[in-house]
Amino acid sequence: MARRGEALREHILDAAKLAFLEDGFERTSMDAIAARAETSKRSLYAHFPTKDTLFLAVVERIRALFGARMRTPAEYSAQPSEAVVRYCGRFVQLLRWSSVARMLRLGIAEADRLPDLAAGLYDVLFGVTAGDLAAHLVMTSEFSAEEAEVAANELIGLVVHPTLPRLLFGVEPLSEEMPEETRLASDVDLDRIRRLVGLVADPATRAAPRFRR
Amino acid sequence: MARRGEALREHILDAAKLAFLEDGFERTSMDAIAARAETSKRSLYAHFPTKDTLFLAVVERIRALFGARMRTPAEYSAQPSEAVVRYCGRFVQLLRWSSVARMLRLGIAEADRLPDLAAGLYDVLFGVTAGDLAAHLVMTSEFSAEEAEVAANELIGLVVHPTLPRLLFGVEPLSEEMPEETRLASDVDLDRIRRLVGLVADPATRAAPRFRR
DNA sequence: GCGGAAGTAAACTCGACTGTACCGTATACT
DNA sequence: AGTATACGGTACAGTCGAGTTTACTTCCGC
Repeated sequence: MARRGEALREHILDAAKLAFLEDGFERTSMDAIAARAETSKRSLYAHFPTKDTLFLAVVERIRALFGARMRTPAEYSAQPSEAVVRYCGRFVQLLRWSSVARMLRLGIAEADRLPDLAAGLYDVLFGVTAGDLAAHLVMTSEFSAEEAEVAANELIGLVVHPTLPRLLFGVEPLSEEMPEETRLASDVDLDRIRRLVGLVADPATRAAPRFRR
Repeated sequence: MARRGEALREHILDAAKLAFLEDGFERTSMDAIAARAETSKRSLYAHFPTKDTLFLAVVERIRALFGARMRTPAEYSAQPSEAVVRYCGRFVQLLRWSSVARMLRLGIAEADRLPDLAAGLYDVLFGVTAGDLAAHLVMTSEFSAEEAEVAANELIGLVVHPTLPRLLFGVEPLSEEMPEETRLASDVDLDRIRRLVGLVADPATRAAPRFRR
């Protein structure tokens, strides 16, 4: 017997994550998960009372991982505008990561049956990201809270399109490698994002960004 | 016996559409579709050899309906810039329509298993829309083909966010009513879209849109 | 080194699903 | 009217999956 207790539980979660992300909820059987985890179905049900429970635990795990990998804008650069740029770049990088993109597909697929799960995914991705971005804008620019909220959402919309739909519909390939803690990928087009930041930075005058520094 | 031949086939497609959109592909049984269509499973298989075939036919039907409802920018106004605004407004209105939003969920859910279906959905929604918009910009403004392509995608990104994710994740309620042929809904915020058009209309100078008329 | 907790392995229940077969019947065409 | 065809209803074959049960084995604290 290789694993016991918490170690086994984590191992099951790892195997279930791979299985669910690969085949979806309905098409993944508990037998398949047990085989993948090299354990018995009995142990699955010892740790997770139902298939739904296990699924929720898997999604919660990826969700937490996304949150941990995302950080806040200020952690990406001491210069406020560049922090915004890199924060957005990080965001699209994480969206491309197959674990995240496939989790989004799963959440969308089960949005009717598990509304809380889907709403939670939306929140940690777009709600928290837009909120953190808006808070950073309020702190470092002359935007009011309302302007910052609008600008943050407009910027995110600009940055993720058309990448997000392309990822969801499988038109654009997913990135299999797991991003490092705070490393930005080389394939993120920061110059494009700098231009987009310029677009939304000041909707009133459409001048250059009015960052304080 | 109420229906025969083509009439029955259409009736089956209607029932299957409701069933699939409501419960998803996996959770909808052929028995349920037969009951909903008030016909027999025998007739289902007489018209559609497999469940997949029926599903593809249903999605193709909604896809065609979307294309027919979307039209081209020039049909929305004689004034070029206002045509862009109303075209974008129409786009988000159709996205909110439950038949379309739920079809998107289905396509995303089956993106791995039926890549051609998902890619087809992406194309008719975002590919064709961006293409038509870019073509209209080229015809009516001073944008080059490349600038128009970029501007069209940026505008679509601005317009659909955060509505599209909210619809997909069930955070925002779907609209049950079927949009008229070319009527714009009253709940589409055209003033917001006018502002967004201003944002992307001229990335070089960020001046007001340089439409010819 | 012993006893209970935790794990493995396999068969098993029960229900649901796809797709097929059969038969009686209604419809369309001539 | 008569016949081929299409439809409805039901039963069935074959498969598969969630969750349970039983019998056996290994780990770990004491």
